Amino acid sequence: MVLAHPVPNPDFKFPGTPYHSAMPELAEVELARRQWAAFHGNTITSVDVHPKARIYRDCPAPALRILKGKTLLSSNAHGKRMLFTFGPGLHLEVHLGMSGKLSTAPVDHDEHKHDHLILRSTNAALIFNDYRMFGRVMLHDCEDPWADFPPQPQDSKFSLARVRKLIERHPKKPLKALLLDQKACPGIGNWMADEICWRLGLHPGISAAQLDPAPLRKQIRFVTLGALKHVAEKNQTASVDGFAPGSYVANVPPPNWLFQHRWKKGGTCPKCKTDLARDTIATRTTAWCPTCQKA
DNA sequence: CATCATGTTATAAT
DNA sequence: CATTATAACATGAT
Repeated sequence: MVLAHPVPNPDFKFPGTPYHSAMPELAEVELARRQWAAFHGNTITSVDVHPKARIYRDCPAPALRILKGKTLLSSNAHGKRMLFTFGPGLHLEVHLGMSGKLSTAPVDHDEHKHDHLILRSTNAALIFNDYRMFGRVMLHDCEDPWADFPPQPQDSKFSLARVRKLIERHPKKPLKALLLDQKACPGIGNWMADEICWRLGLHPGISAAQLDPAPLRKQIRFVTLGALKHVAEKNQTASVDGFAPGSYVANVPPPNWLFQHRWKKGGTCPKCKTDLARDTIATRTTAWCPTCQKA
């Protein structure tokens, strides 16, 4: 296993909380993972927890003190989950919920409001902050707690056969609900689901039975891979104030994505400029173009 | 004051 | 069994 440099280079600047208002779907989760991953190879020297915080509902907070003295070896993401590995049978899983954020700061970082977990290590404080506390943390002591997880939508293993199977298994499910189903499409959330429907030219409420698997798979892959590229890629130009070259800085998809228009008051379709429609579909606020997306 | 928020889960209803 | 609807969770922005 190759570790990242455990000691930051002299130019390293802590990116603080490099988010705008991005709530976490798979790309924002990957960006969050990379904040802590910059400190692979660091050894935890203290574990500060707020035991009453709801993020510990799956795992009593004091249990996390087992991480003291352990080295953060590697990390992974699957869907909206992250896994930080401290040994073959010791992993910390983190889910950001609606408002969770991971960040890093100098080791002497003063606790901010809603910092529920701070892992202080050799060169940095690793911070989990979550004001709504829909997020969660838990410990795993098995070798691979994610062994049985399905393929992620951005993986090549998310095959046409799998997409066809999903459609067959959920024929009456609305398209939007199928995309939001974390067992079917782990990591896709509200904004990517709308983006995929828009690129398919289909109304989010149509039933899965009406879907053509090939274009569905194509757009799922385009949007998830594109989101990772636009949102989670390393910023090489350091054009953002206070950020060192090579740090991971939050970005957004380009203006020809629905993303940039769906929440704006008076937002219009980037293709045809029709006013976007909004309604609740599959329990979530959904934006679509009434001209480009057919029922 | 009321409404809404890019997530998940438990429960009940269909 | 599969699916849908609803409430609940907690805090902040508008």
